[in-house]
Amino acid sequence: MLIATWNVNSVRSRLSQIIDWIKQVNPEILCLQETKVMDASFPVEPFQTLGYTVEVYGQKSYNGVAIISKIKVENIKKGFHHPTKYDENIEIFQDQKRLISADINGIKFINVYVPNGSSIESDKFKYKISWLNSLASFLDEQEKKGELICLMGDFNVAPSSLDIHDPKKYEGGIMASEIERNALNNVLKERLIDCFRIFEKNTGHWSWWDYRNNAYELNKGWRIDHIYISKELSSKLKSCVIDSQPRGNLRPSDHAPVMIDLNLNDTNEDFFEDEESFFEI
DNA sequence: ATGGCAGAAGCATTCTGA
Repeated sequence: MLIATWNVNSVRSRLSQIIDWIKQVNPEILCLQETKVMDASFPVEPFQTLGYTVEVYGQKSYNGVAIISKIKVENIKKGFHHPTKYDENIEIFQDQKRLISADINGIKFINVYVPNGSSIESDKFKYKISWLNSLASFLDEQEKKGELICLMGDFNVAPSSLDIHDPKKYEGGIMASEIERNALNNVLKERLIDCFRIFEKNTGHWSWWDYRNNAYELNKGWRIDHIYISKELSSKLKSCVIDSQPRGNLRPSDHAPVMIDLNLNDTNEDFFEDEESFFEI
């Protein structure tokens, strides 16, 4: 089962590129961020023609997320839902469409577009941290219910200095601060693993390149788009790759798709013989 | 320290992104 995430920076501007990529890669599930379109105007037909169902949660001009799936989708939820815990932050998050979740093949897929945060001193940064704290509460609820999780999207956080092309220049700043990393780690806790780092321990792998300053041509990027899965699913994880090719398109998104292959038929439980050492990374 | 590039809204220019 191929599962992909892609910040497309406008689904309408990028439609032909997305459809071309789907035909080439044929993912079962594709999660989009920054669709930048109201639900009624989302171009669903090209996806339906290829056998997908489309679940959208969008708004005018900004943000917007979607789950596009070939497999039956159930229990669609839009925005934060905390059934047992009242979180005062939920109300301030309702106008920005940044989270959609759905149950597919017995796994809860959570597609997120984490706020950028602008700069560390700004109100937008406070909003980003509050949003991540609310996401942590959301994950706590899912864990209590015993859900298997696949959490993915644009996190706007580089988890470590390995995930930045020039850590000396950017460490401690926006997307690379201790505060953001702590907030992200509080979402993940010990329950979710970064699929990409199962297979690749080195730096030099990016999912986003700034449109400015020829960043893609110079390969000056960041790894800020991630797929996290429950530890219990780790034995079924076969690969995780960033497909940088679409970033080289004419009029590209500034993000590249990230993809995992999850084999739900694999019952091998011995993938992590040495779990302790993995979490020390 | 600042700007640079791109998309949406809407028609000149601003807001937002990261």
